[in-house]
Amino acid sequence: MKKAREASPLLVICGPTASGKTALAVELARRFPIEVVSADSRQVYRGLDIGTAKATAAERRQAPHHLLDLVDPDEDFSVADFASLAHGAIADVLARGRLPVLLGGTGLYLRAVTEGLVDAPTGDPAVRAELLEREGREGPGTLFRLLREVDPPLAQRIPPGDVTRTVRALEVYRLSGRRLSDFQREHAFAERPYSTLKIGLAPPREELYRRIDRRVEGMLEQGLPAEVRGLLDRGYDPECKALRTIGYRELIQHLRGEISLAEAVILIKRNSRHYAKRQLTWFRGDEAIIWVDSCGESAKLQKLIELFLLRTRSGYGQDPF
RNA sequence: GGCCCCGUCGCCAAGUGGUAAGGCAGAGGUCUGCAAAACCUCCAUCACCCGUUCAAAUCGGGUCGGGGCCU
Repeated sequence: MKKAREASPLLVICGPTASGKTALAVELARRFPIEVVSADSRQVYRGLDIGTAKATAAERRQAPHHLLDLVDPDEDFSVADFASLAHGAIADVLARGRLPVLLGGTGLYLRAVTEGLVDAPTGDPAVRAELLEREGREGPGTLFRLLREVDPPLAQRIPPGDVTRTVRALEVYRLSGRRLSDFQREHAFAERPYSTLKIGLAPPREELYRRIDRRVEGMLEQGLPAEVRGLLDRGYDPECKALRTIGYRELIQHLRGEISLAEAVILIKRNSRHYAKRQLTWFRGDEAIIWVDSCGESAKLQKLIELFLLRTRSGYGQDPF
């Protein structure tokens, strides 16, 4: 049983924002019986459609998508939630005799599914708030100093200014009595639940940036400002995580009258470029990724996927491919 | 033709004799439960030439470039 699960095939497609992932999925769906399991930390929010470039209804008809619209914008959602839902979705797709394609740009989400996650306690908003309050009260650096006492190995690996990670480490310690660095050492992303073929989509930088600009213009034409206004009208806190998404936070600034629409657009484009760059940095570190420029290389991809299917099928005769 | 002002990294910009702040853009990177987040690193000898000086982006002269005013 365990063995079969380990060998279950999973096609992974990653790439920076606007690199053409959805288009590629649709293209592949014409040749293979695939279903997409989205790995996107913003497309999980209901109501954030235009700004997160969710696959359209037409696209979803051609290639079924899972794990979109999971929670409301003000609900908590974490990598761990995502990973467990993803495993379920992947199992369902396999049970239907189809090939699951984990598709997305959120590096951590992808990794959590393909390599697992430490089994440290879930984040606790109350603990976080308390820690941050202390940092505010006793001054910057307080928490990091604490971390140096509690978990020296981790304190060595993260910069003193990284409050987010410092808080998480202290939170884990408080909740479990164990160091996060110990959890991590034991885990070391060593799980391999699937047999994967990883494809990375990366157009040349210049072209990618052009595509980003064009996509942002497109979002505006499709009515992103109205979508944002609608979310605010429904009472969502402009500070909530979902609304701090690129495209939303800038437009919120504009709606508040802090910046002009033109300025907002410039900011959205710029922040998207920065984001794309970070994604690229993340993916570059994964040696297993086979890189392609665009959908134009779908012939090459097709070959790769065929080989992949043959290989995984022969591993144990159960798969229906 | 005359007089005056200006010329610091792709952009904005500090620095007026002591050996080039900062911001933005750009590039590289980190990443184990907020990840479209958070964080880190890199990135100029000051238009050019001559001179004064122990020392010049800072002073003097000239050249080039930009702007203003006058005739």
